[in-house]
Amino acid sequence: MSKAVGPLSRGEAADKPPRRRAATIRDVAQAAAVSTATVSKFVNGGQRFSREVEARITAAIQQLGYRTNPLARGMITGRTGNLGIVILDIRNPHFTSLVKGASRVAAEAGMNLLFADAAESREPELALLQALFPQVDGLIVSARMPGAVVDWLRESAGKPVVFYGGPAPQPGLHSVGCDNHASGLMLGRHLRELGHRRISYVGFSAARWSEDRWQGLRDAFQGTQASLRHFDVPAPVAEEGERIASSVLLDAQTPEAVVAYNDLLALGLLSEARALGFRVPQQVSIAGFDNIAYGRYVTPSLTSVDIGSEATGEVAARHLLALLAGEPNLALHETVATRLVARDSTARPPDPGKP
Amino acid sequence: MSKAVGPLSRGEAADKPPRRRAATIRDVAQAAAVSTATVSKFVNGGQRFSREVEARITAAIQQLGYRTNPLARGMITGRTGNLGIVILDIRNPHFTSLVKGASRVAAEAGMNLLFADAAESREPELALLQALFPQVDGLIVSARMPGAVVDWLRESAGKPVVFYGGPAPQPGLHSVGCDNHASGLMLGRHLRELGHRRISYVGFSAARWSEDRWQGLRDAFQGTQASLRHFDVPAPVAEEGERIASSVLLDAQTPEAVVAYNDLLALGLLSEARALGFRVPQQVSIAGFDNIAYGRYVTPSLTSVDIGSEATGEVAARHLLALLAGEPNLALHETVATRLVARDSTARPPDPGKP
DNA sequence: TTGTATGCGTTATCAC
DNA sequence: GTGATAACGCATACAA
Repeated sequence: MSKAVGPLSRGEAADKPPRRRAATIRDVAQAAAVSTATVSKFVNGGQRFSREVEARITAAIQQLGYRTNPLARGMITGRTGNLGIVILDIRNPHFTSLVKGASRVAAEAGMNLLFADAAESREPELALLQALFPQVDGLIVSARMPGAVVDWLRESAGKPVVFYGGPAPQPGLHSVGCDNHASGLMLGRHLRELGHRRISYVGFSAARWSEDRWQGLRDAFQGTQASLRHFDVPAPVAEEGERIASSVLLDAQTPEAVVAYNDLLALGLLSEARALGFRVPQQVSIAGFDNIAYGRYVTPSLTSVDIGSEATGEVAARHLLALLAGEPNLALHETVATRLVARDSTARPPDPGKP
Repeated sequence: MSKAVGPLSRGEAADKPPRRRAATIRDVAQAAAVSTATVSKFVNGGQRFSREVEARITAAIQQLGYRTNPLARGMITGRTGNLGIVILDIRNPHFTSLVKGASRVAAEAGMNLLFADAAESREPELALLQALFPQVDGLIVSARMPGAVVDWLRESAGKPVVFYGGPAPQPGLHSVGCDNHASGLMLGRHLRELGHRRISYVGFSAARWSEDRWQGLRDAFQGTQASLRHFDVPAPVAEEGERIASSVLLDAQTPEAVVAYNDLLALGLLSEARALGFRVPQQVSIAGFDNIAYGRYVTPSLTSVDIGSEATGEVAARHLLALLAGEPNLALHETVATRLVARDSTARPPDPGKP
């Protein structure tokens, strides 16, 4: 009836701030001449109403610009409408894609994404998580989290968690990731078919599945005379690739091919290899994992295994939503497809050797 | 006293789920034999207590593992403890850095970051924002948002908003960004000093400040015989750079230097230029803006203007925090420093021309 | 189909 | 210093 939008209490006549406070369910109820319970049921759907009531409520909501307050709703339902995701390093395009995938699924489901970057942090991971926790309905976190964090997570029960990257850090937990052994095998076979015999792997042992990739790589050369060597870096970033390049390339065993735990390392290795005067791929082949977008734009373009970063984020989010919905038969682990992307940084070795 | 951690009500004896619900402020109050009001004041600091009460409360909180429920608090205080950030394309390293900067500041301030990627979306931007809105205390959004979104934002008053990227879309709004004209000027002078005369700019007119960079570029060549041409792409991504490369390079006026609105475009241009047989930088120089990390790893390495992406995120978040704190004398616009990063993709043109 | 009453966990106001 | 108590905005038994 009245044109005024806000409630009439609270000194409506005051002339200072004409700023109306947001309309509440009570305002709608009053305007529509029904009870708040009715409005609530209407808003949350799942029930039928008389045409008249429906029309009045719709009009009132429309007119008042009413939007339910998620905090108040959350207090009752225990749901926040948010999904949490904690990333190890947003600078890494692999994680960026992961976030993108999760973000899309969350948005489609009408949920928000609470984001945390564990970057650089030593211990604060737990603090980060604890801050996120009460504000989300479920979490997507790296399977590479410290044990203490995982313990806390499973004890602060009630909220589902999906781990990404590799198998869950402890049995009985949900996870999404690719088959890392198979990925390593895939890349190893590619190199083997090219005729490589001396392979060096630059791993990142802080990620458990670096070992799986390494094993896959070795298995690809089983029964051959190939010699494989293992290096390790403290962080899976381009700078470390650059730093370790000389050790790898000027090693006692000059490698015909260098495989890196991920593309960032590979990018650094590639760059430094060329700076050191190595011709890639003529003298040495270089490859990585993740298939980040920039692999296409370096010279030579980077051979990589696409481990479905964005799909991982999508599947993880979907899995989490299913968990939230109480889906009954949910596999503990979902595997994302991988695919070899052979580009120019891998080729036949200089001296093919004899079969 | 008792070892049991949870509250005793609610069928503690039931044997199904030993899962205790989270301790509330009432549990703490009871355990410490004080009122909830006292606990609340204690938790929120700012008042003195008797040694004994303090000890009892501390012990109770510790023992019960009490953490205040941000939703319940939010209902009263109107604050959520979250900052919202909406990004145009998380795939772009520029935005990634921005998020990183904002994320760090938010974490330091004990706040969470609610993240939304407007990627690809046509209109849903408004919907995204509306979903985020009630869950945050303030927002960091692109100055490139559609007018309707900006209007909505300023009408749904009460929550501070900081725009990033360039000047605020409407007067009176807060913003953080670099001086785009100066950045263009900086890069232009670099090219001028190298002796370039024929420049092509690949702009992205959907971003208002693409024009500023272009103007800066032109101003750098004021009073010279240089000829500048302007192209435009529908999206600031590498693929568009590749797509438009032939038009730019095989134009009636063969450019000595190509400047792109951002590094992604530059990367695409660089890659395609070489594919077309152009030698960079011998035949044509290429440069961009943003100084994304991958510029270092392409060949030749990319000259760019560092526009302080991460700093922008930091400053924006800090500015928002200040707004939230009701800081009195806050400038409407904060400028982030820029810096030319000259690398190998720019060099003297093939035929220097005479002064 | 609709309404009544209660409580979610917290902070703020005002007493004591 | 400390305590009662009334909100905050909403959803949900249960009653009608």
